[in-house]
Amino acid sequence: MVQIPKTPAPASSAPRSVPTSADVARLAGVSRATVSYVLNNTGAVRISEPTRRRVHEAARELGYVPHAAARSLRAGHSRTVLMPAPAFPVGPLYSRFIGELQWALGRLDYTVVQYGTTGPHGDEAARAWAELRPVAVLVPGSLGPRGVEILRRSGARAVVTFGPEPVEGAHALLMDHETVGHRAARHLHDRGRRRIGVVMPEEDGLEVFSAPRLEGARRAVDGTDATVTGLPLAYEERSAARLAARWRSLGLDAVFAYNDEYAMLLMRALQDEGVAVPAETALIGADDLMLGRLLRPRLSTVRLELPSGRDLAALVDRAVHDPGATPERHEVLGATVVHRESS
Amino acid sequence: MVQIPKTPAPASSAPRSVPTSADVARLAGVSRATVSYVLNNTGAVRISEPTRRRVHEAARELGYVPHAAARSLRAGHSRTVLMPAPAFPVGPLYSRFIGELQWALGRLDYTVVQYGTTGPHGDEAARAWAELRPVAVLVPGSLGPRGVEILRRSGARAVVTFGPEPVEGAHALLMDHETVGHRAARHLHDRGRRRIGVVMPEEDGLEVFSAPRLEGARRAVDGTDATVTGLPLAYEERSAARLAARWRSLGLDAVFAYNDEYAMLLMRALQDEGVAVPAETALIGADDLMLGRLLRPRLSTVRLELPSGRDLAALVDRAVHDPGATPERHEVLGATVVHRESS
DNA sequence: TTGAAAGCGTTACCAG
DNA sequence: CTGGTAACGCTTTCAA
Repeated sequence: MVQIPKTPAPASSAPRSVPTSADVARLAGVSRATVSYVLNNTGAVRISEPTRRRVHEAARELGYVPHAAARSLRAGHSRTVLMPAPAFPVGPLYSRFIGELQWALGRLDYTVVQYGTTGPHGDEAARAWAELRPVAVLVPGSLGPRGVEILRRSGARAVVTFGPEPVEGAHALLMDHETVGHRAARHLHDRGRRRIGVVMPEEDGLEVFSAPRLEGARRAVDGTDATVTGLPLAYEERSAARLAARWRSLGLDAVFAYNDEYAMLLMRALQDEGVAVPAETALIGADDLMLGRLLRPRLSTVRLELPSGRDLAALVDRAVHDPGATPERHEVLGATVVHRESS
Repeated sequence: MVQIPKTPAPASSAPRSVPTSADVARLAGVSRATVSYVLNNTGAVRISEPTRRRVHEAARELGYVPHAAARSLRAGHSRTVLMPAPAFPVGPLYSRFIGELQWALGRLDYTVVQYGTTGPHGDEAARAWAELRPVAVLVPGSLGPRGVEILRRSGARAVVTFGPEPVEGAHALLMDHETVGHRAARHLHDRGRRRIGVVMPEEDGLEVFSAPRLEGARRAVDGTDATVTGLPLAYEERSAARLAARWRSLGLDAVFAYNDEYAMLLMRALQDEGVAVPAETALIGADDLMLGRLLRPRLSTVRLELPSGRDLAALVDRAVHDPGATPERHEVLGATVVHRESS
């Protein structure tokens, strides 16, 4: 573990106070109003060129930077889009989506702010977010209807949730993870498999996804002679080895491994145990990560597709312009089976 | 500049204006000051219990949430720690570090805000950050000295950079990636290898890390009879296949693959080409990801250790309390070789 | 073309 | 114990 030593605090030097628009005005020999006009390029008022120059000069010299809080206080609104950091461990897919979204919202002149979700959950968290008076809030995962109400009452013109369930009063980008499990199980069933295992990660924060996926798998084989069995698995070699050791006693001929990473973990363990993939047990993952293509046999997978950041940005912008509109519901999680060699 | 047309704002349902502390005061039949005292639990003043109740009641009824901007305007400072989103693609290591850091800063009562780094870079970006008047700024990657100056002038009591090079006026958590390459190359050299390749990812934003790693590898074999060769490689199977196809013509007997993911990519390609690992070519990655342990042969790697989020949070807190102190410099990137089977 | 002044929501100081 | 009042930095209306 890398240690950063703690040093004692010596006497601090007096910090030069931060320059305000009044300071700029003083230095330029004009009024604060003029400074504001010049720096914001206000169209309605025309300021003489020499004055403009003096103001810009003064601002540069002082290193003046406007105070966002003061500005939005006066304006009565901000262009801050707040997005709580997700509670679940994020993969490359989601990271890319977030990046795209931030970029797109930036183009629309919003300031995207990710709020570090440290302590409280539920309404408590919503209140903390509301203090920042964001114009819109994008919530990965879910949120109670009371949370939505708190945010709206505090001036948020759009609340968008991004999870499995719609919430009263908020726009919803629905990610139906049941479909993922459904697709996987149906694929395995189509390939002639009948006793299907579904990996359930033991890691925290993943039940939100794994439970619906299991449910979807169940639904897929409903009314057939096939069975679906949940298989708890921690993301460690030992856990996988234990599962593999009792594999034959489980009598499964296929497994949906939650995602590609768990699939890789399990595939190794099964192969080490002498279980042939796919001959003895078919295996399918999800996410279509690069690593699946690199395994031998190449891993079948369910490719997930998140909406484009641009589309979500557009939704936000629309909602901000028309806060009263009825909440939109969009099914956004594309799920398609990519058949390779492991199934 | 790309313009996305803004939809015209239709008549929105009249939004009930957001309640202020004045509204609470009115409803509770007290003054705004009293509301403030009650809601902030000010110790110096004691308010009668019935009054307290009335105030709380009124606040709850109105759904009152304090306005952070107004508060910090009045207070003259905030407890916002601003962290621009990193420009490079982040791995699980870094994500975990960020999460830890946010948690730790939360414990110290800071509000962590990740700023979506959309458009401008350099001083322009620093100005945008400065508008939020954060009490501290944590910059992943680098920043010009002028950027630091802008932030300090705008009241940031601590600026911490988190990258390969120290910046004048800012605290620095130095991540010396030369060491990573050095350790890897020395390990390979110790194992008797003499013609060492170093994978250079072609993906954007990674040169910051790959260049020093190559340099470190060079340094490690400096003055010996060994050679070091840079190997451009994109993170795609085809690119890896092309590299593998001309592998024997390169005459290398070892390769440091930048990280475990590139290592896995290259290992597959080499094996498909009939190149034995480690017999013909030794292979070592970096990051010590789970996937390395799952490969056959198991992947040797350079384990990286970032500082604990708690330590960095402590550094921030110290710096905030003592803005005048001379900037701290800490070497924080632990790099140790984990020898497995691929080398 | 420029300046004075009001007000956004809070809190701290000081009278009552 | 409680309540008026001023001030934080900025924008904008109105007046000169």
